[in-house]
Amino acid sequence: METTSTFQNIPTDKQLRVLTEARAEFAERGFLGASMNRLAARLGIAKGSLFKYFGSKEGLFAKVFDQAVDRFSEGLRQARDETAGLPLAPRLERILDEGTRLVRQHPDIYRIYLKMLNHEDFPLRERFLSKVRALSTRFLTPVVLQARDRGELPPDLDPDLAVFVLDAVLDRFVLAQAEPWMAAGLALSLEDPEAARRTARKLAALLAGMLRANAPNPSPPEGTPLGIDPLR
Amino acid sequence: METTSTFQNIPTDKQLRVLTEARAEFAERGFLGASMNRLAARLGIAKGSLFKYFGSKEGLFAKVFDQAVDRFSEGLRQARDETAGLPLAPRLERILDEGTRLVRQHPDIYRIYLKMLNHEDFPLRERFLSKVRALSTRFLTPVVLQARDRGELPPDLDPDLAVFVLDAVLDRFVLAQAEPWMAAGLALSLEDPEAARRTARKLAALLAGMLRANAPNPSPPEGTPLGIDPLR
Amino acid sequence: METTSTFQNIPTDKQLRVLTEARAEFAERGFLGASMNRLAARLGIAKGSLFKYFGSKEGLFAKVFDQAVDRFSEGLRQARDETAGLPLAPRLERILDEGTRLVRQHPDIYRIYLKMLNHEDFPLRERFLSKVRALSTRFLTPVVLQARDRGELPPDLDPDLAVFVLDAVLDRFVLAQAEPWMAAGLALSLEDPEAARRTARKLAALLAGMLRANAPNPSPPEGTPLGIDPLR
Amino acid sequence: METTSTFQNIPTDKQLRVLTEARAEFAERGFLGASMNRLAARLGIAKGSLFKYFGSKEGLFAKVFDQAVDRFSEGLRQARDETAGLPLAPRLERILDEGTRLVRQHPDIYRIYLKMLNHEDFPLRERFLSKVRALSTRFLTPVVLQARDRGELPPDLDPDLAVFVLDAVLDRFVLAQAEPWMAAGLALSLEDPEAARRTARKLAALLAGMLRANAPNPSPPEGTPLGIDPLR
DNA sequence: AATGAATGAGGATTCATTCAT
DNA sequence: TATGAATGAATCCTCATTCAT
Repeated sequence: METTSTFQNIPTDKQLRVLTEARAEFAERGFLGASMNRLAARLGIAKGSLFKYFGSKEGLFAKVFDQAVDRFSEGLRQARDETAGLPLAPRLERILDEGTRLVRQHPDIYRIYLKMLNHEDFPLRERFLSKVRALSTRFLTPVVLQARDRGELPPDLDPDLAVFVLDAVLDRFVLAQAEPWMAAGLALSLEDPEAARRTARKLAALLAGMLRANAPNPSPPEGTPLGIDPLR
Repeated sequence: METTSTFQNIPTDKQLRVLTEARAEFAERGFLGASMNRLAARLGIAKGSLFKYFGSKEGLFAKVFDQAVDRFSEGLRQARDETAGLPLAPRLERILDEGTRLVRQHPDIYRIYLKMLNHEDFPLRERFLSKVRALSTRFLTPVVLQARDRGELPPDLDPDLAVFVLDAVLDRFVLAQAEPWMAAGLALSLEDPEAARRTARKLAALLAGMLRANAPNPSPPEGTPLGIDPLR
Repeated sequence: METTSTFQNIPTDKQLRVLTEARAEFAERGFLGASMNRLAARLGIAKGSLFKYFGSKEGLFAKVFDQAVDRFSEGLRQARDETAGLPLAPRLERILDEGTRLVRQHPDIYRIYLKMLNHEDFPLRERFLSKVRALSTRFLTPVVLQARDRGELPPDLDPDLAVFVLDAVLDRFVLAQAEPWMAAGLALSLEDPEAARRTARKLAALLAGMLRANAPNPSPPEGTPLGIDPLR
Repeated sequence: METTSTFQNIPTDKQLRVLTEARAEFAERGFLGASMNRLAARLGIAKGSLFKYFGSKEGLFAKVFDQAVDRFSEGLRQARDETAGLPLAPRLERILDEGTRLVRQHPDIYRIYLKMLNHEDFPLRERFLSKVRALSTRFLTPVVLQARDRGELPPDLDPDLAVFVLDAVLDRFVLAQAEPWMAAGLALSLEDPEAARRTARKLAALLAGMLRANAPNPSPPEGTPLGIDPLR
């Protein structure tokens, strides 16, 4: 199931080609739809070699998926760290932009990530999902905590709740660019990066405002006139 | 592609069994992974009958999927309409609760939706997904507009943006119950309905607050002194 | 295998519809390609009825084929008998024209006749082929014999040989109109009846001349200049 | 559709066996009737291998058919070229004899041709049949033209008409040996080669005479007095 | 180490036919 | 008599995987 040393020993550029082509095959067809036969033909190498390298279809997918998660988490972590000192809104905006950039630069990787999410009968699922979870939780939690510590957010805000919301919206924002039918009425398309940036800006402001406004008492008195909203 | 009259003519309880078992097969394996052979065996009927009933694997899936969408949309629409007069927060809470109820009552249906969402390049993907999206958008848009008209939300709030965020969070909230690894740090599990209800309450308040707090100018001047923030 | 009395008892126009549609199905798809399921659907009657009427697919085909042969032989026999007193060339021309007319009027029938010819593993083959053979041999032999008796053809002409050649060319002439790729360089198309008639005229003259010229000594001395051909 | 290199790489005798057995399967059952499953069983190899070799049933058929056409056209071309200097009658006789020889030597090939001719609406029908027709036309046209140029035939003879007749009779002559019920009253059977040769001799003389006798004016005046016909 | 021929289970689908209603 | 639901064998074809070379 694991990548064998045989694969490590072949020339680096061939390794790269194999993984790139495999990623494309999985991205285009999904795990079940992908075919080792077709992949071997794409690559012009022997079918046997693929099994020598990765043991099985699953083994190959594992390798491809690991790489995909690594590449995405790296980009996002960098965006987070570069904005460590900024207020929440610009940070979120930068993170959304980075999501845009990643999905544009590595569309195959993102599609594989998506396919993986709900692939229930996959043997290595546990391992993969823990990776994904860690990515999203460990990545956003510091952003929220730092904002709270800096006084930008109410101290009684539940950080888990905030991370949950941010994660959901961030995920959907990226997804909506890869899958236009997800964009609902928003201007989000791979063809118009500028529109995506404007939407990211508005979204970041909205999210930051939401968290800042979060009140400890869940449901405020009805009819409170907006003008004298105590939160403003 | 369409359900034939043959299927309409068989006993209702047999119709039910066929659709239930088919839903389970698709939920467990996804579209590509599902097998008409296996399904026929599960049902103890001839393979040919399935094709008589539904024409093709796609035809069967279409039937199952349409039913699923109907069942979910019905529940959500009801939740929305029953709360037509209430303020935003309790409405959202009720909608989140309804999502919880639906995913618990029809886990297979939700699993099929998930499979479709990210998973496979099956033939009718586009048609089905746009159906789901339209459902969700048409469903949430009135909620936002009514809240705005009632003065609960700022008049310059972009409704599409608000719907986008609500949809993303609602989706994730339901997903997190079907897939506990998605819950991040939140208390959300199919085993503890009470916890889910508490989380729904907090989440609804957070979202309502977000929309209320939304400012017309997307990104406020960076230097906004936090000092005069009443929340401090 | 035989048409049952059940079929004889249904309304005549329904009988007609069933046989017409069946003929079309067999003509379009061939025996193996034809589908009883599809035919029943075309007719809008129950599958079971077809089997009640004809016992089996083969039984239905037998019925259709018998009808086809009857209709063709009837037309040709009539053409022959109407021209009983004429010289050979006009008789052949009239027969060729009748072939043209038949294949234009009943294209399905002709296509079925063709399909039947080489359908080796058909159980009723013997019976069918004897019908076809009888048709062609019994039909043309009198034409040749009468021409010989009337002194139009050399008395030592082998009638079987003459019938063989006439049958081959007549068959091909009709076939070439049903299947244009068979026409080689000749002007023969279903769209242009006049061209077919001209070709028939030339062909009839050629054939009549051939038979008239037939010499008892098979291979004439080489180089014999045509001008002093002893046969003229 | 094309034969893959996989097939080229297996031992020659296995290649031969596969093609021979495939030819027999198609000859016995026709294109639709032939079964890849049955063929694999006949050969004692895996089903998958056949598809590796030829891609599809059509691909296999194309290979078998191309081989068949090649083998037949080669023999006929040789017969034609060997008799380039001879008068028409002996040339035709030699060609008829070669037809006899080919159908005896490769009965399966001829049976496949027959199946294709009239039988089925299989996918590549048009392509294959036009190939066969072109072969036959291109093959006979030079024979006719050379005879005309050598003064053996009237210069105003329509070559297309002559080729049409020759082709029809040649075809039927060969067919009559493969399918005795087609022989009408002629002595033509696979069991008695000598009888076939005698018939070929008579037929060749008849055909040569036909062409020689062909008059420029298609239909001679009906009243032509038979009394001065030297043949009487 | 790499190859690629061989495998045979399994895929979706169509079919002629039967028989209870 | 007519129906049409049920059957399950057979169709072509693809697949991941193995293993002798």
